[in-house]
Amino acid sequence: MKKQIKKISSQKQQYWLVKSENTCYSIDDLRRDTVTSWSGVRNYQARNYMRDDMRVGDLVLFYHSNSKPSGIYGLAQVHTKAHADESQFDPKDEHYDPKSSVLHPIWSCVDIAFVQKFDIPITLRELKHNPVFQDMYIARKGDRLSVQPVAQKHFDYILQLAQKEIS
DNA sequence: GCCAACGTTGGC
DNA sequence: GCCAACGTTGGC
Repeated sequence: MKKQIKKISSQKQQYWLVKSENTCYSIDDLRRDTVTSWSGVRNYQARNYMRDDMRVGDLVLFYHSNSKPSGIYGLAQVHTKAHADESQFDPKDEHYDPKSSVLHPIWSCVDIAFVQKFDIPITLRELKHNPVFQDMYIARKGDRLSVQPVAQKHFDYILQLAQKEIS
């Protein structure tokens, strides 16, 4: 069942893409959990996007990397503004950061909510093949950023493709 | 499993 | 501040 997308009328809609290895955390995991903290990101640029630019209500493409096939598997939505990533404080966590402290946290994350899983993923191969996506980060060589902004034209086109594949 | 591309670290 | 060494990401 498709969930209601929150409407925040006073602000301009923004779009993002987040990556996850499906063996680590997949769109199905998000559907099961409904909401999750996007913790464990240890890249400053990705952190800055979450901490400084993401707003509640922004829409998020959910990308599976290192997957068969790699591609966009569904849609999520920013559910909270950024807060401290709890995993940085836990010595037993694989994302523990000894340089960080509760008083001076280094890493931030937002919570994201499940919206929809696409019936058929939009593969990286497809994105690279279509000239519409030529200047989209994810379709470019050497892109390693796990949280990245998405232009409205790309977002709209991707949703169109997803709808087409559903019908 | 390979390796290109990239980010981070630390010596100087 | 430079840059070599190293670690990680992620396509293939």
